[in-house]
Order: sequence, then structure tokens, then C-alpha cells
Amino acid sequence: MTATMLAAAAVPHPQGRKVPCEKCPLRDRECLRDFNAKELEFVANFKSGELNVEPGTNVLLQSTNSAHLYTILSGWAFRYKTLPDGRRQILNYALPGDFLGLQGSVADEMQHSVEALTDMLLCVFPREKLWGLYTNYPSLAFDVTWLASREEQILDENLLSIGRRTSMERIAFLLLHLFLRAEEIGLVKNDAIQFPFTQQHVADTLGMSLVHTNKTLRRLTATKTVRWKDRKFELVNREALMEIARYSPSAQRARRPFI
Amino acid sequence: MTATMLAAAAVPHPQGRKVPCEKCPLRDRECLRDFNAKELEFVANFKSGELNVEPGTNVLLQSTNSAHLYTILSGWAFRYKTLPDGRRQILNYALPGDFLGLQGSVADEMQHSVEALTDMLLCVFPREKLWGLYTNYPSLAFDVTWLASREEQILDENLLSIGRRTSMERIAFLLLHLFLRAEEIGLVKNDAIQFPFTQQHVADTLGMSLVHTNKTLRRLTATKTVRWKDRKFELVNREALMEIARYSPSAQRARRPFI
DNA sequence: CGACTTGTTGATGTACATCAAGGTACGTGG
DNA sequence: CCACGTACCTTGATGTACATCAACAAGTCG
Repeated sequence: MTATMLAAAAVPHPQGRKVPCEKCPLRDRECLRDFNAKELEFVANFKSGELNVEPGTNVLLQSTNSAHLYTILSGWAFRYKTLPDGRRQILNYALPGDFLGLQGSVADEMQHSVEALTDMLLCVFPREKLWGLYTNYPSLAFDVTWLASREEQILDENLLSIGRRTSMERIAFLLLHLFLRAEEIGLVKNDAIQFPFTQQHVADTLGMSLVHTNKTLRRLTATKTVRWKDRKFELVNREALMEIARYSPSAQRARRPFI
Repeated sequence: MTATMLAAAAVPHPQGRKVPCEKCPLRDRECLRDFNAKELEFVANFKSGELNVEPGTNVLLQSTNSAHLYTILSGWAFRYKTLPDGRRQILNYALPGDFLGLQGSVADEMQHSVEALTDMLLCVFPREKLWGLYTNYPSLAFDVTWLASREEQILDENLLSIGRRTSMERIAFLLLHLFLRAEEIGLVKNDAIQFPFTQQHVADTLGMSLVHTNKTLRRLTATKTVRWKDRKFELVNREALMEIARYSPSAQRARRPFI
């Protein structure tokens, strides 16, 4: 029914810092807001190291508590929950610039897991410094809230999908959504991108069986709005796909935090 | 398929303050953390008035932007989204102590609507003062983040429900979830409570049709774990219901903010 | 040493039969 | 009139089974 969970959880053993914050790869992205010098200094101090993980690694694990928070510098992951009998629901995907582990600062233990889809480079923050961020850097605190609220928006949209969209609309919406997020951070070239997930992931995201996902996906590609073969995804007709997905262009975000 | 949307949006016309913050009805709830004098003073200044709305009123409306943030002092509401053709998905319910409208501070316009289920008393904050809260009251800023993160947790759980639980498990889980939230804030007496929503709301929350919701609900009540008649809900066998719902006791929250 | 088989595994594609869920219709009771 | 209850038929989704295809490892032979 669902893929088996990979057992090995990442043991965070922050190596010495490699990339100084002033040279953080994320800083080039024009979709992120700029830091001032003071903020940059704090963040540099906030950062305790980096973590490199392989596909299939569990960065965070349901029912445990991690001492770390992570910002994704590169790579893809997904957040998911499982029922005791193994049924799996993928909640959302995480891309460069996304922030992982906030829930652990608010509850005693994680209510979901995070698994890497590709090789990832993570920026590691010790959780106990989060409070210092709130007391000294309200702009960064607001960024954290911004990220939490954006995650909430995505979940709302997902809930609408699974609850009320048809299977065709669901798949179209998910592919479009991920494409647009990837485009926002510069991962798309010539309307094409490498998608690191399989049909099983799509099925587990949309609450569908693998077989039905496959059939619906064939029907979707038959519309010639998208191509998806050997991990390579191409958006052929954006407007038509938006139509199929019942996509209402969501509100622009004023700015996007850096952290 | 889904209930029709009520047209009238609430026009916030903050009347003069009625309840001074020191006497806020929420302060008695032992599930909320205490304010210190300084925080209380700020919040009293933050508050611009109160708003009283009737059942069916749209407190916030998708695709608009409200100049206000609200804390619920009393009453029930629900957050929902609609597709252009009218399909409705209820995302979550809002109870006393919950905070409404944060998304509007992060995006240009609301991505969802909020409709009152009962008479409600709302505490009104002007949105532009939110930044002052972040700069001067990090503890309150953290509370806002706490609330956003808790909302995210609930949405995660909902997504798991709709995506992977059976219809029986779904309904059991929803009823249990709402019962426990109501219990947390002292709305439950003798394992019984008035639920202000209908089967149509349950259907729209769980992504099911009304007819199927009704049939499944009959099967659930046949298990004698709950009673639900004329808006009165009674929890007869808590453990058995948790079993049916595949409820994994979620982590305790260390504290709960007041705002 | 390199080239060619063989077996394995994971992702995808497709054909059924079965079942859960939807839609319409028409009840009741307050 | 609205919320709830139930019957009936239809359809969308599931589960099982099996086939294809590429990637990869191990072993064999010239």
C-alpha cells in the first residue's frame, strides 16, 4: 500500500562550518529578502554547523525530539505522518530555503517525520537559541512566523485538494504546485525540471492508491499539458494545466524571509 | 453537494471596549499561561475593541484583506476554502482562545474564509500593530508563532485523516478531536457538550458526501462509543473511540499562550 | 581483461473483479 | 423549511495479479 519507512535516522553531528553565512548559497536567490549586517552576524552565530544527508535518510522522526532546527541549503525532502499500521500520508514537500523542525519547539515531540528525497545540505541551528532570536531579532522572529504561516497556507490548499478535488484535478494541482515552488527558487530551466519523487510519493500525497494514481496520470499526460518521464518533468501548457487543476492564482507574498 | 456560502461579511465596527483585559474571560482558563503586568498593559493597548457576530456571519472572507486580527473570546467558528464551482472544504474549527487572520499579515489577501457557527465575541486588534508586538514583546511574538504552529499540527492530523483514514476512522477522529479541544478549554460537562455544527459540516470537513457521512455516523453510534442527537454530543467510551479513530495521543504542549 | 549472460530490484503500465463512496430520490420530525 | 434518515443505482477507487523496462550486481566465458 505504501512505501516502507527507511529506518536510519540522521544523527546530527554538525561538522565544522563549511560555508560562511556571507557566502550562503541561498543569498543569491532574489526571491529572498536581504539581511542587514547585524542580522547576518546573528545568524552566523546561530548556525552551529552543516549536515549532509543522503536520499532516504530521516532528517526528523515522528515521536522523537530533535535538538536541532534546519534550513535547507540544497535538496528536496518531504514531511509525512504514519498510522500505527503503516499507512502513510505525505503532508508537504520541503525545498531549499524551507525551515524544518519548528514544531519541536512548540510541542514536546515531533508529530511528523521528514525524509530526504535527494542528497541534501542542511544548515543546523541549536533549538535552544531560538528564544534568543525572538528577544533580539524581531525581524527574524517575524520571518519564522512567516514561514510557519506559509506552510499553513500550503496545507490548507492540500486539504482542499484531497477533500474536494477529483483525482485528475488533484494530480494536476500537485504537479503544478511543486513546479511553481521550484520555479520560484530557480530550479526550473526551459519549463523543465528534475522531480526526485515517484508515483508512489504522489499517491501518498494525494490519498490515492498507486494503481489509480498511475491511471489518472496517464489520462493527464494524454491532455498534452505536461510530460513526465524518467524523473524529468516538463510543463507544456501552463494555462491549460491551471485550468485542469482548478488553480486559483494564490496571493503574492510581499517578501520572503531569508533564514 | 456543499452548503451555500452565506453572503454577508462582518463589517468590523469595533464598539468601545467593553471588557477590560484584566477581566478578560479567557484569563480564568488554567490551560493558558499567565501574563505579566507589562504584557497585559501592551495587550490592553493592542486591543481596539470587540465584535459581536451571529451564526452564519463571515468573520473573514477569502480573496479579501481584513485590517483586523481577532482573538475568540467566546463561540465557535470554522475556517474553510471554496473552489470556484462551489465545492467547499472545511479546514479547521476555531474555539475560544484561537487567533484568526494571521495569514493576512503574511500574504496580500486571505486564502480562506471564516464563518461563525454560534454567536461569537471577538477581541479585535488592528493588524498594523502586529509589528510593534514583535519588536517589543518577544514573548507575545513567540505566542503567535506557537498558535500558528499548533494550527499546522492540527492540519497535518486532518490531512492524515482525509488522506489515509477510512470514513469510520475519520468521523471518529474528528468528533474526538473536537471533543478534546472543547474539553481543554472547559466546555465539556459530564463528558457531554453542545456541538454547534451539522452533519453537513462534518461531511465538508472530511471530504465526504452528506449521505455517506450519515450512514457512517449511524454505524459509529451503533458501536455505543458516542451519542449525538439534537446537537448534544456525549462521549460514552473514550478508550474505545480512540481505538476506532486510530488516535495516537499527541504530545502534550508545554504551555499555551494567552493572546 | 573485457564482453556477454543471468538474476534482482524498483518504477511503471494495464486488466480484471470487488467495494466503498457518490447522487438522486423520497421519507420523517421538529 | 431544515436537519436527519434510508433506499436504490451508478461510478470512482481499490487490490491483486502480472507484464514491461531500465539499472545494477554477480558471475561466466572467450
